[in-house]
Amino acid sequence: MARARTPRTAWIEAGLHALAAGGPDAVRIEVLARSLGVTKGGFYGFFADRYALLEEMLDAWERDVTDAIIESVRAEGGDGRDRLRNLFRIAGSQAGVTTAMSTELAIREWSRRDAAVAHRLRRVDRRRMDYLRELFREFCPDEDEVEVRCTIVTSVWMAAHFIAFDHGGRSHDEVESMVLRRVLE
Amino acid sequence: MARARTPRTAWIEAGLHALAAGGPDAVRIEVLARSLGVTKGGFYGFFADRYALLEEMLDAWERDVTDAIIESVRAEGGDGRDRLRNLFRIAGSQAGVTTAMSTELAIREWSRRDAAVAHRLRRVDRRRMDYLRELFREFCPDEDEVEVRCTIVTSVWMAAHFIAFDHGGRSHDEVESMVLRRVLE
DNA sequence: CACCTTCTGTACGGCACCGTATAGAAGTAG
DNA sequence: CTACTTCTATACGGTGCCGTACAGAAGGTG
Repeated sequence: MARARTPRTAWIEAGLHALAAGGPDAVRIEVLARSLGVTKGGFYGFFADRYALLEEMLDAWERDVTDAIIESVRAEGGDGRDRLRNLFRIAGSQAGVTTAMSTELAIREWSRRDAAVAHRLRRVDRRRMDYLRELFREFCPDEDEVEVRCTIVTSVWMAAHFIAFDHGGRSHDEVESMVLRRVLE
Repeated sequence: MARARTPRTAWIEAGLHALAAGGPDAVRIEVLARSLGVTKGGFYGFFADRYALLEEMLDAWERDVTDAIIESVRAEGGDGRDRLRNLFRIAGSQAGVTTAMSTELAIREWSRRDAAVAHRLRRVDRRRMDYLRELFREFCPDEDEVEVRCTIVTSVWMAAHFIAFDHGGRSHDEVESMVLRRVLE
């Protein structure tokens, strides 16, 4: 039984990479093959067609982003405020030039044009907001206040990747931590 | 002198429409031609190639979004808080299913992959933030506070179009107005 | 009306990618 | 080593779009 030289997962990984770099339209099988140093020969042994690959890419991504972060925050322990700080730190570190973030932004944009993708994304967002609410509730008794704070931190975090903020003298990190300080009061 | 049956502006408009619906990769000349009920015959009389069209689409968009809103807010008058409220109302009304918003989101995503587009967008963002700061300063003396509020409202407004917020019992509009009420204090 | 300009339809060659078919390389098991 | 499975390279026909070329329709102008 000859092991796959270019296994299923390699195609998915390459696909997510291409997605992050150029959106769903950039996920071309012959291009992925070239980037993997092979031809598309083996591809159709794993996947029925291009759409099957896209589907599995999304499966893989969804698994990764819903469980990974929440688990690693849970692992570090601490009370609500501590875990929120850890969450922002972890989410913030991803925020750099990471492929993870690029992938997510590409998927968000994609979801505006594809109902199935939108559906997955809604699931991911709900999962994250639920977790965030759980943490804010630990020290914030008013439900409206919890909702406002969840919305603010989620929005500011997200928007940082879509808006080229120019805060004059300040860095965006500075402004962001002023915002966070306020919602952790 | 026969007037253009499908003038320059029609191609640009169709292009922006396609961009909003499917991203820059969806701006295909033959497809635009079909949607305009003509063939691409006339296109190359106006534009050197596909990239020339993309460039002019961005020119048109940039002019529209930087001046239009600011001008219409200025026209309604009022003090800082009034004009902010008007601004949010106008920006909010665009936020529906309008093509304007879709176009903007598509351009934002595009800018992540194209330096020239990113440059334009930075200009637009700076322009908007500057105007926002100007309004907040009218009733908010602390510069840090101005910056935090600008960042929050810009982020919450932007993020609403990328995140499928599910606030449990509340609508997103409700939560958004709670946020706004807070920053207008 | 005839003229001239401006735009449009059509046809062409070229390119990139899709999905299929198939023969053969490469690894594994006996 | 042989047989077997699994993957890969190659070749093919098909599709959609690009940009060019050119003849001719459409509509003002004199």
